Amino acid sequence: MTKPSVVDVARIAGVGASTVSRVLNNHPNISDQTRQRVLSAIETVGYTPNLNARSLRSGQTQAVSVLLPMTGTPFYDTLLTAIHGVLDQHGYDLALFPLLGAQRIRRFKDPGALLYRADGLLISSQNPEVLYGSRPPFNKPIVLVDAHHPQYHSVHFNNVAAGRMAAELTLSRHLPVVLLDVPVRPGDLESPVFLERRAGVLDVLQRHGITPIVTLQAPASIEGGRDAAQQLLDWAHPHPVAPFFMVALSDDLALGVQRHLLSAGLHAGRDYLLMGFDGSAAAAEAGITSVAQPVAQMGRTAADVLLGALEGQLKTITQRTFAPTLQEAPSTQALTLM
Amino acid sequence: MTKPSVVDVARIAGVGASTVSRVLNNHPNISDQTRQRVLSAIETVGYTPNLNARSLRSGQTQAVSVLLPMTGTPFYDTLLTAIHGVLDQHGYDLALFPLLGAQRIRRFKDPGALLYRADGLLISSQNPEVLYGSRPPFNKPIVLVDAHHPQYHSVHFNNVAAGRMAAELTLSRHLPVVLLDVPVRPGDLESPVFLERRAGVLDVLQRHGITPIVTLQAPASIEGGRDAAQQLLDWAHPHPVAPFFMVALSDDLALGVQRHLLSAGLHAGRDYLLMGFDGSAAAAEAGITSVAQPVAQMGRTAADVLLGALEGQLKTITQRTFAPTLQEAPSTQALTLM
DNA sequence: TTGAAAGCGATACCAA
DNA sequence: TTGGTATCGCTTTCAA
Repeated sequence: MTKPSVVDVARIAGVGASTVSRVLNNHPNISDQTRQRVLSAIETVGYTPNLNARSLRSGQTQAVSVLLPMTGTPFYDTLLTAIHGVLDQHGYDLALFPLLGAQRIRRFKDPGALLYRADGLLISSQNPEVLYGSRPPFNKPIVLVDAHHPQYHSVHFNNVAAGRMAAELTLSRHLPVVLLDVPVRPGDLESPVFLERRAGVLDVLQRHGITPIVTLQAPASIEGGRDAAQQLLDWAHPHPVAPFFMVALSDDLALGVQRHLLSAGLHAGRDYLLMGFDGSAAAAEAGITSVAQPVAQMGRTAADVLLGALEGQLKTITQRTFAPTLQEAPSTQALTLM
Repeated sequence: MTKPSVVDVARIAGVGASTVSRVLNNHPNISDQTRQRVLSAIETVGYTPNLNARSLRSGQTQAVSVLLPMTGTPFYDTLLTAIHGVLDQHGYDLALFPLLGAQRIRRFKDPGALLYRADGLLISSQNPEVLYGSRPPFNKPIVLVDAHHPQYHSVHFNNVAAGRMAAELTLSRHLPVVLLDVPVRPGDLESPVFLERRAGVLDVLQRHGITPIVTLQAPASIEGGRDAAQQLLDWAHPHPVAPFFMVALSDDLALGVQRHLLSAGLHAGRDYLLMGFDGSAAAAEAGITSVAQPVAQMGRTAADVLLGALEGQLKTITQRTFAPTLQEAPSTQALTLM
């Protein structure tokens, strides 16, 4: 009992194989009667198309591959949901290929890899040069998302502008500045998001001749923020540490700082000012000002750009940049008169 | 300029197409001379095989799909790395299909979905009945990992035994018991890991006639643990809260509890005892006893079971259970004489 | 050891 | 509106 094919369906329905194919692909100029006969024949034999045969003949897979790191789940959840939503509407399916450890890049150099059995490729949060060197083993459309490179279609945030935006708000408050930075992990393949945010912040500060009174470093997590807050308390001891304006390079860091300092009796917006990056819901709930990035919108746009490239438009490299917006909250509003 | 095929390579090398195929597939009985000619012809035209044609002809894709939730990154990172390591050695490539929101299950009901263009399927941390109802639209080997079901090959932890193990250690210390549980999220598709751990814990406690003096609930994260610790302090106020033995259903929870209570002046292993689940490196570093689960080993075993099924062995359903081990640390050792 | 030819299952063209 | 047939690129007999 072998899997039924179009020929089987055609025989049952009493039509030709090409007619079955037409019904399958919603071609016009099929009489309602034959369509019904074909559909019920499909039903009775339990036919499902062979994707390999279809792809071989048509040259298309109706699939898009996404290459991405395995970190940052909430971010990728939002991003992928947005991307999938758009592509799904256009009949494309999505397969994910995570980078499992920096060592396994070999796998991506092989043009025969499963990853490349697709009509298009989305590369998320990665520099393709690091992965491929000069050029990738894939001559169909590629779009970078949450990363940018002059030779690829790129859809990304303007992280430098985000850093500048944070620094400008900071300066307007005329307080000593504390920078909470994220350490660079060696061999890191990830997007230079923190590097760019930092560059934006420092650019504006330097232009105004301001230097942070202290720069802390901690991994970009809530716990990291707590550690940094403790570092700050230790550093300040025995001097009073407030008031100051802390710029944390991520919302998680800012959240951790806020919670830790709160337990030390310091209130954000009263004793010190604080802001983060990402525009997360958690930051908003906690009353922390944040430089927001439209993740879902970026995902949708990346999908749109890829679709454009798949349809053969887009002769020239597309670069889409999303500007940050300020999500203001009490954490930066109260000390303005000091 | 169309993509070169075996015929192009054959023409350049001055051989037949079938000879090229034999070289490609490392068939024996090829003279070294022709092999070299073919290989250099492949090189000069830049040939890469068409996977669709190959799969169509052979009926195999050399691919395995993994269906998984998008949460729990460190866990899946370890698990997938282990799975990929084994399958890669056997010539299989891996594609991931995350559940993007509980709503999009529709996508998985379609037998024509990209997900099913594979020789085998790994379903991680999911109950297939929830996804598919009675049976999945895929008649090739399926293996469940970090989940179990009597009708599927399953490779999973014995979470109930883990819970029992924790409860037994707890009882041996003769202290009031505090249970830190994880709330059930409605509509949750994830594996019943917490449910099973809780069942194991409560089973042993009940059998000994012990009831927790208080049961707390918090999301399974470090921050959740901190919140729970504060709940506990509030609940105990103004009574002294220590000594007690807290069983937290995850290491992250235990870590959060430890850190929060520490800042309240309470030391694990001195003022109270504490343990978690998962055997994480972070728990070990923090000196917290944990019921450990061999994640990488489970991944390798799941891959092995799938390979067995792919090779046609395995006529009967395979169930592999991994027993927990106790990763003891100071957090449960000091108060034994009380 | 090698080549010719059949065939995997679909789609697309050309006739009718 | 439909059917016949060539074709996609590869692997696998079957002969030589």
